[in-house]
Formats: sequence, C-alpha cells, structure tokens
Amino acid sequence: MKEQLRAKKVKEVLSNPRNQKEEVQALQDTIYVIGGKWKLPIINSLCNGNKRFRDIQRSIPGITTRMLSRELKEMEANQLLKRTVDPDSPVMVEYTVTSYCKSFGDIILEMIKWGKQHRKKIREVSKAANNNG
Amino acid sequence: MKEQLRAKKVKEVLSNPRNQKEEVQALQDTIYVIGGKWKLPIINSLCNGNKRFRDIQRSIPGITTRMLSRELKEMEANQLLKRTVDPDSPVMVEYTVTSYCKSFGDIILEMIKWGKQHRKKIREVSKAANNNG
DNA sequence: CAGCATCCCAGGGGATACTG
DNA sequence: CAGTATCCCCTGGGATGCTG
Repeated sequence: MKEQLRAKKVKEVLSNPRNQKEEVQALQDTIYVIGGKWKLPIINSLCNGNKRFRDIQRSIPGITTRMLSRELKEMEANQLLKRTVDPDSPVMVEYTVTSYCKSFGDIILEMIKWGKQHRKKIREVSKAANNNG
Repeated sequence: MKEQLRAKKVKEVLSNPRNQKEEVQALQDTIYVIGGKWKLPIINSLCNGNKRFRDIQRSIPGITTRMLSRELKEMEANQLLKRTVDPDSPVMVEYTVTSYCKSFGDIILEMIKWGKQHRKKIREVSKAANNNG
C-alpha cells in the first residue's frame, strides 16, 4: 500500500497533472485566438512590412478580400493591429501590428521552420520512391 | 560598386521576396497539417505519455469521442502516430507518437508559452480595470 | 474500454459582383 | 484603392446513444 502511494507520488512529480491541465488550457487558448487559416499569415505579412490592403492580400496566396476584410476587422477589435486612415486621402489606409501582436513571432517562426522541413522531407521521400521504383 | 552590391545583398537578406513567398507557403503548409481545434492538443497529450483512448480524451477538455476517434484515425494515416492493439485483449489499444510527430514539439511549446502569457495579461488587465473603476 | 452511427448545425470560407 | 454585399457550400464539430 505504502509502496503504491510512493509510486503514485513519483509519477505525479514526473508529470504533474496540474501543470498539464494548465498547459493544455494554454494551448487551447492559443489555438482559439489564432485559429483558422488566415490570422497567422496576416500577422506574418504585417510583420514583413506590408501595410496596405492590396499588399497584404497579394502576399497571402488564396485569401479573398472578404476574408481579409473580416479578419482585419476582428483583429483590430482584439487589439492585434491598428488601422490608420490618411485624412488627406481617405483611400489611404494603413495597417500596422501592435506590440502585442508581435508576441506571436516565435510561434510563426517555429511554424515556418516546420513547414520548410516538411517540404524537404516530402521531396526526399518522393525522390527515394523514384529511386526504388 | 562593391559597396552597392553588399548593400543590396543585405537588403535581400532582410526582406527577400523569394524568401517571403517561401515562408508564407511554409506557414500555410503547417497550418494545413495541424489546423483545427484538436490535432495539437492530441499530439501534446500523447507526448505527455497518454496512450489510451480514455486517457487522451480525459486530458483534453471538451473533445468528444467522435472527434478524437476521427483525428486519431487521420493522424495514423498521416504517420503521425502508431496504433497498437494488444493481441491478448483486443480492448487494449495504445497510441504512441512517431518521431515525426515530435517535430511539432517546438510549436506546441511556443503556443503553450503564449497562452500562459495571454492569461497573465488578461488577469492584469481586468485587475487594472477594477482599480480604475 | 474503445469506438462507430446518426442527427444536426453554425459559421468558416469561396466566388462573384458591386461601391465610395 | 479599400473594401461591402450576396449567395452558397461544405465540413468541422457538438450531442447523444449504441456496440463488441
């Protein structure tokens, strides 16, 4: 009985359920905030210096004006970016990331890294398949 | 001339359109692979040592058997995990991550980090609101 | 325990056309 | 240029109940 209690304790220290609950929560929160196909690519585009609607759109393959418009609005509401209209020419709008938005930098970087490695792997696999076939 | 070449080189490194196209692609690829609410939490759970269906389910708040079942199947097809059935008792199934799956580790870590900071920030903001109100 | 079957729905997302 | 407005579809996802 004592033995079993000890074993249980050790296991808890090795992988504390509390910590894990907290971490799953954190993970799910993040997924909730940046979920969907477009938010991260948009943030990435803004961080790359794109400020104008068209520029952002052109920099993200596949996005439509509708989705871009929607996401920008939502992200502005969530303080992830700032929208500025040039008072002189109302058709001059600029989007810039807030500092808060930059906190996604590391996530984006890791995801880019993964995507590149993934492509590399895919290429290698198909090459190997060709050699074997 | 040499100077200009060097300057150009630097600028290219800083924001090479080619690189950016490649990076957006990589980013979108990654989002495609791990998109949705559940894949990353599942991977996380497996990496935390959960192997049984019920355990995985219990470790992920909100997931239903239906979704878990579906995602596990899909991820098995995509070589992200291995499913093992104990021949002695067919109701003993174990899921384990492949090494490939572990390559998501850094992404998950970054996302957990972000989620924790996010909660902290939310708490601070609401606290400040209380003080001001 | 490990899951499949069924029913159901919101909303994410696409295509296209139009406006100030 | 910077969006809105429609229309429409699909599917991710929820709820619930059932089986080997």
